[in-house]
Amino acid sequence: MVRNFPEPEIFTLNCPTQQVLDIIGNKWSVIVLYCLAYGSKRYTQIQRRIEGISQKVLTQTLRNLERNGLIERIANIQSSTGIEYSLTTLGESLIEPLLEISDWSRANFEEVSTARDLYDANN
Amino acid sequence: MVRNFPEPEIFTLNCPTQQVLDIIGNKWSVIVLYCLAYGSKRYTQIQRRIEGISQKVLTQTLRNLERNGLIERIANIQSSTGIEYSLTTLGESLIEPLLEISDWSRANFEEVSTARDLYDANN
DNA sequence: CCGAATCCCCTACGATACTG
DNA sequence: CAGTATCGTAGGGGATTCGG
Repeated sequence: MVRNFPEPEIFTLNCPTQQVLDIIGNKWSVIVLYCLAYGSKRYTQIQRRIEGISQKVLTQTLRNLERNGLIERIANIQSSTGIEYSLTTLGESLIEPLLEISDWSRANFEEVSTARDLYDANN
Repeated sequence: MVRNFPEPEIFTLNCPTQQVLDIIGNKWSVIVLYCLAYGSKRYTQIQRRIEGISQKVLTQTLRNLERNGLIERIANIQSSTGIEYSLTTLGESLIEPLLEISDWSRANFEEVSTARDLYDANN
């Protein structure tokens, strides 16, 4: 029991929390958001930065984040090749909560890892 | 640009953050953790509480959370039907960060929703 | 440089039925 | 009560190829 929950609606289908989890609850969305939190970037910069992401999935992920208002796709007018992705104000406001998850992950990864090893050894 | 990142390792494959995201980045894990944050519960209590989850997926989700040390499965000795699930200390420490996501979701859901509607209308 | 278009695989998820 | 077993589908994800 951690604190009082103001929202029992959290267990109802398609409540705000579940919808947001659907947006960021895939393999790459959070990583892409982190990546853009350093500042706006071009497509290939993102791809080079994130190890292991394929072109198709990067495009899908960017579109989905753009669709939900978390990032912006800005075509630079002077240069023909100038397409930049950046966080919106909305997306930026989500970074802080997400960093809490990342902080927790680095702090508690050892414990998770040993729990997993122990479980796998016994089952 | 939100704050300085102490961890560029976040973009490397299977770093702590990505591994944790793999654990909780599915449809029901976070909801189940929320559910147990209210206190320990039996299997059917959880199932009744969470709208739309199937037996199979609930079992899978519980096993996975148990495997990674976030919840505990306790078989009560006196009663044959007494199996309780509860957060471990580790799992409890993850609730607070997760609640930040939930808070954000409720606070910013309107904006996400309208962004999505606007995008869908234009594409 | 920034993708779009295919093809294909695998797994998550769901529905249903059955069990100690 | 607390699951297992089985089947079927949708879509997430990857490799490759092509286009503006």
